[in-house]
Amino acid sequence: MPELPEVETVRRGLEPVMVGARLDAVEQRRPDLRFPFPERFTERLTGLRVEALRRRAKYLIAELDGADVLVMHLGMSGSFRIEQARGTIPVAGAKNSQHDHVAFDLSTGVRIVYNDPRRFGFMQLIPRPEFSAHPLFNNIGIEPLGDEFDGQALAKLFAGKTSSLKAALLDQSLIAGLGNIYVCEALHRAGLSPRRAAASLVRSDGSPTKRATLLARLVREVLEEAVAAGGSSLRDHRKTDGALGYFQHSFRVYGREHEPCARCGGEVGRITQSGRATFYCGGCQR
DNA sequence: AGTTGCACCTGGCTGC
DNA sequence: TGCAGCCAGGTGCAAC
Repeated sequence: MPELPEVETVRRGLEPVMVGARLDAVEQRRPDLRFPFPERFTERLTGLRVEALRRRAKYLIAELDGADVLVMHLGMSGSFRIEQARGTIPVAGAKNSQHDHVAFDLSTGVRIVYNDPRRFGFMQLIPRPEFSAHPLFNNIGIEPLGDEFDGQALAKLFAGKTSSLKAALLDQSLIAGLGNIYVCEALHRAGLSPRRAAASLVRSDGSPTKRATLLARLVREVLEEAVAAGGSSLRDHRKTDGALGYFQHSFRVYGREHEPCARCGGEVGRITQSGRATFYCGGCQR
């Protein structure tokens, strides 16, 4: 599921429910997801109040009034659902509940359930002082929706890079939060081939080419549109309230192999780059 | 050092 | 209808 827009959508769904509430009980139904849960996970959380829910890259970060910060990653198939009091399970339903791995019972009577069939997600507790030095966060790139992200920033990141544009945009240590879908979409909007070398957007004096500036603008644009649409969702992804997102209907190349390109009428193709599918139009992406 | 490939796990879809 | 094979939004780490 979840690239930056989906994680942001989840954050916005959970924030009004969780912030200000206390974690009256935490249920952990298995010892691990992608990684083992932290030692004494439930005990360390129980009784704490959620002070803020932030996002960095594809991580959700719950600030608590205790020693630790709760970091959550949705992996490929993680989702949250919000249940009202009295244990009703309205939307996502029983079919999938074998993959409910964590539940937070809030002081407001609301229950937040984390479901993750593939278990590529994880939860970590990081002592507050160690947070920014933690391996999860000490090598993470620039936020593509932040003020500093522009052609100049892109040029600085891509200078000297021999890897492809596709690989460079996916590299979380350069830009944080882009995934396979939005990289394909942004490159199509910018008319840039995913195979082009990342450094080809940098002039010899280190300044950005026009294409670098354009790409930065269009990365931001596609992410903003997706966030505004409530994130996209494919297959098993559901928003926190269980409703499906709509941006998936707006994909211009992703998942559209053999379909005509909306811009030039050429055929959308599919190649494999570093083991992942890349969708692009050879007609107008150069 | 930088870059690439694979493993992790389950479910859904396709094609026989 | 059944089932084998393939594919999936992410990331860490091993191997070039």
